[in-house]
Amino acid sequence: MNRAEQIVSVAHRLMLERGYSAFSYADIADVIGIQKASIHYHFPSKDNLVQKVVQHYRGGVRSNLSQLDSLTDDPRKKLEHYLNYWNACLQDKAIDICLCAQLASEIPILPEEVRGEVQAHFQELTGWIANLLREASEAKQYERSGRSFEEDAAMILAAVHGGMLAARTFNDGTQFQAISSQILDQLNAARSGKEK
Amino acid sequence: MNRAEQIVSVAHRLMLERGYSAFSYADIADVIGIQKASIHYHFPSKDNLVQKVVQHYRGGVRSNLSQLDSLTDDPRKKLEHYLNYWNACLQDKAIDICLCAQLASEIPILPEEVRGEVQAHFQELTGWIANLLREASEAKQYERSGRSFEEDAAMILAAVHGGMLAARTFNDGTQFQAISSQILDQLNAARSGKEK
DNA sequence: GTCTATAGCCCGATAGAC
DNA sequence: GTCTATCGGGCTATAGAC
Repeated sequence: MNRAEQIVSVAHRLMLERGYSAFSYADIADVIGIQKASIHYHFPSKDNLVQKVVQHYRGGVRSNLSQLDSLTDDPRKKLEHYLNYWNACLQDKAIDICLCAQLASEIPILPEEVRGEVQAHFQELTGWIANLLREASEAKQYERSGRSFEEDAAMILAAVHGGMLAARTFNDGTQFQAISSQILDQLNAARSGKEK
Repeated sequence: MNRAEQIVSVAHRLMLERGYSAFSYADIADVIGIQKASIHYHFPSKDNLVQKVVQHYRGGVRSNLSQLDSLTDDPRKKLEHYLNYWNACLQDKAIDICLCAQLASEIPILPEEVRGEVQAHFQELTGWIANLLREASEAKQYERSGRSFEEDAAMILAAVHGGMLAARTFNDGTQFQAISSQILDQLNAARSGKEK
């Protein structure tokens, strides 16, 4: 991992803990053991750094989701893996939530490029879940509500984000676990065992 | 409204917009048209001020909820009123969310007294919703899941908080509306029209 | 109660040596 | 690439006049 990647990684962690406005170049420098000015060499401005951090995060999520799509055809299993990923993150110290959920609470003061990334992430994730619900509906694993798949997906994503906040508020990952199991229960198990 | 109340009110608004760490005494002073030092006379420290703001907010919520409890016996109507309150807040500029939901994202850096207030608020609200579900269950307006009322209530609260975040992220109150109507649909209408 | 003035600290960012 | 040094500014908070 080169210096730039290291900075992005530390910045990500600090942003989760303190938010966009309350983490500083000095914080990063202290963790890595370099000077503030060295960070400016790699990332000229804070806005620039934060944008890169979010883009890096989104890239990771995207690759995880597509890996997950290729892992199984069972929509319920996909959702389960997705939720279990966050369950694992929130297990120990319940601080490792979705970076975009974290940044969303600072939306009004985010630099515009970052705001756009957060919005795009939410839309992308909602789309992935909506697609999953569509598959589940076709496989008779999910009974359609009177609403669009997108609206049902938005509800699930809201519960996930609210659950993350709750888990972190009480520093207790089981709060997210309770919510994720309720979400999962909305999908029935597949009838045949033909998933990989 | 005296000066102290005015300061609390402005601080509340600024905290919703910028969060705990990114709003300042100078911001408040500019809005009201006084000097920073004058605020320190009323609230010696920022921690003190923020605590008072959250306590004032919680008092308002508590009185609203008890007023709501006395308004009707229909649990579904209670939930509807609660959700409509926030729908109205998020209608225009979708910035006016729950203060504690906002502060929750900064939990790790909040002064300890404030963190306690946020936690207590979540518990109080979960309890109110759980009680509402219990009433609905007794009135056959709500089919019990395999879980406790508290767990179901936590799920609802998570969806509410996540919905607020989503609405603010896209500056679009209808995102919250879609979620609140899904929440409300979990309760059936009362059979007789005996609510006040 | 509100003011001016200021202490002491942290911030993002830049210049220039090495 | 990383350093030292520094600029200009914002922050919380306090002292003391009015």
